[in-house]
Amino acid sequence: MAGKIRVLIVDDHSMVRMGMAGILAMEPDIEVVAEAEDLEQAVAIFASLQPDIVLMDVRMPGGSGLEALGLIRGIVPDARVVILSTYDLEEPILAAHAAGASGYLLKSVKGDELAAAIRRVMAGELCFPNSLPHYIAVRAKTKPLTLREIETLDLLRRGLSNKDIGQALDISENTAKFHVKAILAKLGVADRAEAVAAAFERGLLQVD
Amino acid sequence: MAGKIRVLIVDDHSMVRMGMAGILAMEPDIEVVAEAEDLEQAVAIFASLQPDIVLMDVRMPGGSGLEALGLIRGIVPDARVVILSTYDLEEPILAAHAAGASGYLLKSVKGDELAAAIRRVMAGELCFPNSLPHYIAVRAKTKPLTLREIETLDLLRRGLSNKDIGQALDISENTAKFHVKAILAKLGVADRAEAVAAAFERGLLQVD
DNA sequence: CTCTGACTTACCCGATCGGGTAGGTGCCGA
DNA sequence: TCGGCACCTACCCGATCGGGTAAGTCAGAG
Repeated sequence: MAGKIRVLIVDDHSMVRMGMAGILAMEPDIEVVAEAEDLEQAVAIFASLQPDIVLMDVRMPGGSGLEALGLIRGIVPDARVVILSTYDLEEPILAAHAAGASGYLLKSVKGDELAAAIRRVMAGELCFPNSLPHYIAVRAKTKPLTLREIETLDLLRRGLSNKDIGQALDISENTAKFHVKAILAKLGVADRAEAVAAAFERGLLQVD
Repeated sequence: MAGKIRVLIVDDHSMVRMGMAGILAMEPDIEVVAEAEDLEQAVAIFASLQPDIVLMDVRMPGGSGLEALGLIRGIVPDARVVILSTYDLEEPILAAHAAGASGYLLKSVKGDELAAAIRRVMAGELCFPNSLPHYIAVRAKTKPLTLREIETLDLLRRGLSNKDIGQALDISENTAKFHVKAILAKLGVADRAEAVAAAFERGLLQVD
C-alpha cells in the first residue's frame, strides 16, 4: 500500500466536519486532506487536490450534494464520492445510486463503520444502506414521477386546486387533474393529502 | 471564576458528539464531562454528575429531547438545558421555550458561536434563534392545535377521509369534518394537502 | 420507420370537501 | 357561580375531488 487514503470532507455544518475529521484522524491509513462547506468550494478543491474519496453531505447551501456529485464526475468520471445523510429515504438514495455515487452513509454510523466504509469504497466496492435493494424493487414496479408530475406535486403541497394548478402550469384543469391522478396512482395513496405526506417521507419534497 | 463550565453532550450520532466535543475542547473554560446517546443514559448521567449545562439533540431514539428536558428539570428544576437541532422550525422551538429550555441552537453554528452560547447560558441568559419572537407573535395570534386536532392531522396525513377519521376516532363524520376545518383555519391553509405540508414545515409532523 | 412514453384535452358521475351556521356537554379557572 | 374552551353533533350547499374512459400531439429510442 502506497500512501494514505486522501479524503475530502464536504458539509456546511462545522460541527459535523469536525466530528468526521476527528473520527478519521484516529485511522492510520486515512488522511483528511481538506474540508469544504459549500458546492463551489467542494468542486474547486476537488479539482486542485484530486482526493481519493469525497465525503459529501446531501444537503448544502448552493446546491444539493447530488449536483456536486455530477460536477465532480464531470471532471473525473470515476471519482469516488460518498453521500452522507441523516435520513434513510428512498428518493435521495436511488438518486445517489443512479448518479454514480460510491456510497450513501447515514450519519448514525459509528466511527469504525465510517472508516470501514471508506476502505471498502477505496477497494472499489459500493457502500449503500441495506434498504437499497428494497427501494430498487419498489422503483422497478412503480415508475418514477415525470417532470410534470413533480411540478404538480409541488403545487399540491401549496394547496392549489386542480383549476389553479392548471393556470399555474398554463394547461387545462383537465390536464392538471390527469397529472394529480397519475401522482396518486404512482405513490399508491388515496388523496392529495397523503400524497404530500408520502412525498416528504420518500424525500421527494423537503422541508426548507 | 471557580472551575470550568461542566457540559454534558447528548446526541445519538457519534459523529456530532465528537464534533461538539472537539470544538469545546479548544475552549479553556469549558469541559465536556460526559456524553450520552439516548434519553435514559442522559437522565442517569445528569443525575449522577450534575453538569452545569446539557447540550441535547431534539431528536433521539427512545424519546425526544423535549421529554428528556422535562425529566431533567424534574430532578433539578433550574437545570440549564440547551436543545440542538438541524432545523429552524416553529413547533420545536416554541415547545423548547415553553418547556423551560435555556436555549435552542442550530447545528449550523460555528465553533465560537457554540462556546459563546454556552457562556451566555451559564451567565443565566437564554439563547434562542432570532426567529423566536416571530414564532411567538404567530402563536399569539393563532391558537395552537388541540389534542383532538393533532390526532386528526395525523390521520389526514395517512389519507383518511372525514368519514374514516370519524370511525378511527369513534366520533361522527360531522365532528371529524369540524376538526379538519379547525385545522385548516388555524394553519391558515386552503385544503388538507397544504395542511400536511404546513405541518411538516412547522415541525408538527415528522418524517420518521 | 414504428413504437413507446410524456404530455395534453375532454367528458361523466358519484363521493367528498370546505364554508357557514347553530346548537349541546363537561371541565376548569376567575 | 359563571364564563370560556375543548369537544362533540347536526344540517345545507356549491365547489372540488377522484375514478373511469377515450384520444390526440410530439419527440426520442429501437
